[in-house]
Amino acid sequence: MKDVAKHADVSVSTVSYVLNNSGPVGASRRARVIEAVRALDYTPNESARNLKRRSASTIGLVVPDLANQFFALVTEGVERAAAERDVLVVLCAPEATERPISHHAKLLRSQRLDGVVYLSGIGTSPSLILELAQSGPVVLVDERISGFDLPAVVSDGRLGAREVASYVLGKGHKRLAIIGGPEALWTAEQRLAGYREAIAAAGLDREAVPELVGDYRMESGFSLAQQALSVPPKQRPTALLCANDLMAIGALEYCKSAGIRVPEDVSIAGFDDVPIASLLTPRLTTVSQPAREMGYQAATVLFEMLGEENNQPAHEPFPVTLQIRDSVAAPTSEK
Amino acid sequence: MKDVAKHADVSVSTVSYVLNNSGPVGASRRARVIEAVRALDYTPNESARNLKRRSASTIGLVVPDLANQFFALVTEGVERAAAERDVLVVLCAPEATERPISHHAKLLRSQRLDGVVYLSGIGTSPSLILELAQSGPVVLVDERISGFDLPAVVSDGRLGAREVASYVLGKGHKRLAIIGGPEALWTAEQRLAGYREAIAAAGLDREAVPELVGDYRMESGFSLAQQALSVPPKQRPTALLCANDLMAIGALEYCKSAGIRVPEDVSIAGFDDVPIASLLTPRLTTVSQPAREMGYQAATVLFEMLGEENNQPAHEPFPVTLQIRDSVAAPTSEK
DNA sequence: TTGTAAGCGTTATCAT
DNA sequence: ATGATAACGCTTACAA
Repeated sequence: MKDVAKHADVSVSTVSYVLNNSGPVGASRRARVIEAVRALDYTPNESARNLKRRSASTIGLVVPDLANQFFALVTEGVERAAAERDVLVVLCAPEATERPISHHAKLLRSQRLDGVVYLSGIGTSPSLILELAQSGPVVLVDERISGFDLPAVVSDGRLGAREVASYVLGKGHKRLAIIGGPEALWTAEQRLAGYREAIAAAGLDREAVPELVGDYRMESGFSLAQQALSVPPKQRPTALLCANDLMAIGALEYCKSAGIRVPEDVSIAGFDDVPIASLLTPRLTTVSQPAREMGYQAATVLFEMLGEENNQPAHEPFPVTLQIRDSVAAPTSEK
Repeated sequence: MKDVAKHADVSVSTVSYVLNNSGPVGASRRARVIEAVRALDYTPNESARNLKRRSASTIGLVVPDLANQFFALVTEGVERAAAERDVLVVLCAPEATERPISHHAKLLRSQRLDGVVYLSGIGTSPSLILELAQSGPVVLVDERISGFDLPAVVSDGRLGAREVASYVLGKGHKRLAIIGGPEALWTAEQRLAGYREAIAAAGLDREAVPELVGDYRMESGFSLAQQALSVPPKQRPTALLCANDLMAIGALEYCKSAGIRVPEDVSIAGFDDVPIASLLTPRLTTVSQPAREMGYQAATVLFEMLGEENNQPAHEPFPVTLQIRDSVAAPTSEK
């Protein structure tokens, strides 16, 4: 920068002024500066800027599992919002790196990160998240900590769950089983609540619907489906409501391996509408959430927090859409 | 930091010494310093460090499409290698952000990034990549620029392609079609070369095997499969060699939509072994690459470049593994 | 062994 | 409208 100043025969402050439009500069001098910048192929040193401005123009994105396409889509949304503001996004994959959340807290305090978008996904202990939130601005995606009201971007999972469940029930199923998500997770609770509402509305006895607790991973879908379906035929559920697509896929895999036909013998519904849901055989009936938009929104909320000291705008839950496909059919009226 | 020094009643340099083990410090003073650090909950300001050290402890990862699980896995590998060195990984998704590569070049020069791992995937013009490489250390993954010998981490795609093609030919297929990748891409060339070798080895006429050019995306797999199969039955290929899984999936989708049975009517083979390959019906025969390891290795190579000024170690191509599954069978000897 | 002080490249305050 | 100059928080000769 000194070089630029010299080359343009002005002072460094003038250079700074034109670079940031932060001060009045005479036309001729301004021209000389931009000319010098070009001539020397000058690029401002961002480290120095960051030091001065006490901000890194960088946010963190904590994502449990990139191979989960739902997360990948959210990530794209975050990326886009950040790019619009010339902010960098650093990936934090606790799963892959085996780092505790406290590490991210440290990143926040050390100014390497201005804020964090947190995709808990599979469930982190609330206290850890609170620790993180103490260290700097945090926005949760598709998650909420009961009791504390951290900024969060969510979709209307309860409604979505009610809708799929109603749809399934509308097909005439009388014996269902629910393969739910981890107990501590807000989304899991919401979806479970939605299922229950629909079941109650259909006049079914809630006691008659087993509620299994999974962990949102394929394997648990597999083993819980096995568990749910390993009962005498007359009690066997004719439909499985899975709280996310991964578990639904696991359930599907189990059925394949056990020779149980879907949807003829048992219907399966998922949640999330990951890109592969429609590529499976049968195509998975599920509920889609606007993943990219949610990521975009989350980042936007974060930037609002970073910008103004003020508001923490309440955002509506995002709408969800029932995706009716082949994995759900009417129960075959055997016996 | 000044506060810490005061609290411990030492000078700032002493604090710095203990924080970095960069100087000899007496036991008692050292103890006082770490005590003070704890007491004040001090976290070093990384921006200042970066300014001083002229490095950002941050690398960039350019990835065209996160929803592609192969890339997601590579990303996990990169993350892990970086985390081991306390280096941050910033995500650059040109697709999502619509930013030209020159932008990444600027990031390199402005010290926001120390280096870049580049996953071209779908193909970037070589000249742009070279521009990037001029601005700082770059490691390519699964890609190579012909003529220039940039550091790159690759797998033995040619071998893999030969193996899968041999396997298919071994099943007795006489009429094949190749759905290849973008012409400029090194991986696409390699795989094509491998296919050709196997075809020649089987004594088939190369002219008799149509080589279609796709773009590695599902849609092109769909439409090229349509094109390849829309010929009189006696000339119709009985097997499709797809240069990646996404196109294979597209081909599969086309067959489903057209009522063509796989593998009974036509066999399909892919490349990459993305996680969903084994979840499809039929399960996709494909070639797996150690994606996570490749990412890890790429980051490692980059760090070597950053560390020592010296070597640019030649790395062996990673091994590939043929995954035999259901989507390939012997041709039905109709007619 | 420990402290002093000179930068690192910017921005911003203040005279001019 | 412009230019010195003092921070920003840290590292590192160099001096003591």
